[in-house]
Amino acid sequence: MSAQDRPNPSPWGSLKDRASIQKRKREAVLETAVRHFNARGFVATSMDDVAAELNVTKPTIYHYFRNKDEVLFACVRRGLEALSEAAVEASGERGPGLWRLAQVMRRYGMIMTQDFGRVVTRTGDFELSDESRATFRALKREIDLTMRSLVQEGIDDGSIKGTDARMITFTITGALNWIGRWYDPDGAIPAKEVVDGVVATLLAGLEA
Amino acid sequence: MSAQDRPNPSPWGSLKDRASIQKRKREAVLETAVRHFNARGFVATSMDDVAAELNVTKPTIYHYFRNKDEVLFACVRRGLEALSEAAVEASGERGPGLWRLAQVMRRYGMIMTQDFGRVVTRTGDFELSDESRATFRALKREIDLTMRSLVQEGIDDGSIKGTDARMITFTITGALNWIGRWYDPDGAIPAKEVVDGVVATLLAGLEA
DNA sequence: AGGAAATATTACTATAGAGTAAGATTGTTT
DNA sequence: AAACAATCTTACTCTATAGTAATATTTCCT
Repeated sequence: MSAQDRPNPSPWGSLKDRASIQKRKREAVLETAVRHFNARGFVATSMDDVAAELNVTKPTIYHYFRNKDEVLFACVRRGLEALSEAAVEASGERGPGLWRLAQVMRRYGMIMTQDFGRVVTRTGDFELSDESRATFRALKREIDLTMRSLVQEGIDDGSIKGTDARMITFTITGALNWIGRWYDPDGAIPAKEVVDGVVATLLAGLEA
Repeated sequence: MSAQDRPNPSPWGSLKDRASIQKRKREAVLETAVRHFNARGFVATSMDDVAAELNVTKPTIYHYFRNKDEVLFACVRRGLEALSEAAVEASGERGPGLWRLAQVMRRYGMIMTQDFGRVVTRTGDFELSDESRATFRALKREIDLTMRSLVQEGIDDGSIKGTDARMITFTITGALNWIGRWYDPDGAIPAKEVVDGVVATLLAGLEA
């Protein structure tokens, strides 16, 4: 337990503590909610369910979130941000396109085996409100375009074979996204094994 | 217009006609429903919506279907049956494993660009009732196993490179299933182009 | 201690939409 | 024509649950 985790007896720190406690509670809601969404689906999960597991009542959750859509969107956004980070970081590195793409694929795939990654592909955009859906799609598109330009760079520098960067990207993201649909975190196969297997299969077709 | 399509004035045929009219109406419900499910999602589609488009009232639909779940499941089953047919047929043909697998992939992909194929991947299993979901999963698993053994045969006869038939199959079905999520039938790219692109990318990594 | 701010609860409203009961309408058979 | 079966409508019930109003409790600060 670090100093940050202990309640601060000094009045100076108290304000900050309260804020961090609030953050942790929001966090706890998201972590509980995302597991329910993944296990039973968004519609079948009631706010009462989530509240009950947190040992509070429903209005408490509404103290931290405007509505159910905001909870789902916060979950989805977190997943998308992780994916985006993976894509953007590896894009900025040095090395042949294929190598950088492989980095992204592995990180992307691993995220898809985790709660906030899974929720991105397990709940369709339909469950979101109109505005959330618009933002969701914009974020997804951004990730897709980052990956597509990475593929294009690989084609240009000769490390990736093929011509149609768009179709190659759809194939890759499709196979990776689908992991979130079928992978069972409580199952027998370790996440790394799954991701390595899928990535290896995809890479086999990309090596020039 | 063939003789079968014309209303039969003979009393002998009338019973059969009535049955076929009933079938056509059931059909019409499914075709309308599946489009709504794909466009707005299962939950956001009300039975009133579907009925309205067919120029009837809700109870009329309940004359043909027990409940909403039965409508969705009928749609999904139709998609799964098409996929299963594609997989089983090509498995029975002659030729190297890779060649037969390529046949399946192309047919599978095309189905994914059509209404009843899309609904399979666009609506999760969560929307289904417990029993329907069980059947749904069983059917899906069957298709998956058919494809996996096809991959295995290809590995065995040396036409497919790689070792882990299970991961290879998940990669393939993942990329193909995802077509149902992003492909827009009203968009600019023709279905065939999409499918050929994805299949070509996948095949590139499979050729021994 | 006493007041203010934040956090939580109890008890409720409001609504959408699945599904149904009862009966009207249409068509078919004899 | 009369009985019958199938089809469809009007008018409803019923339930689940998102979201809220009012109020109580806890925590913090001076």
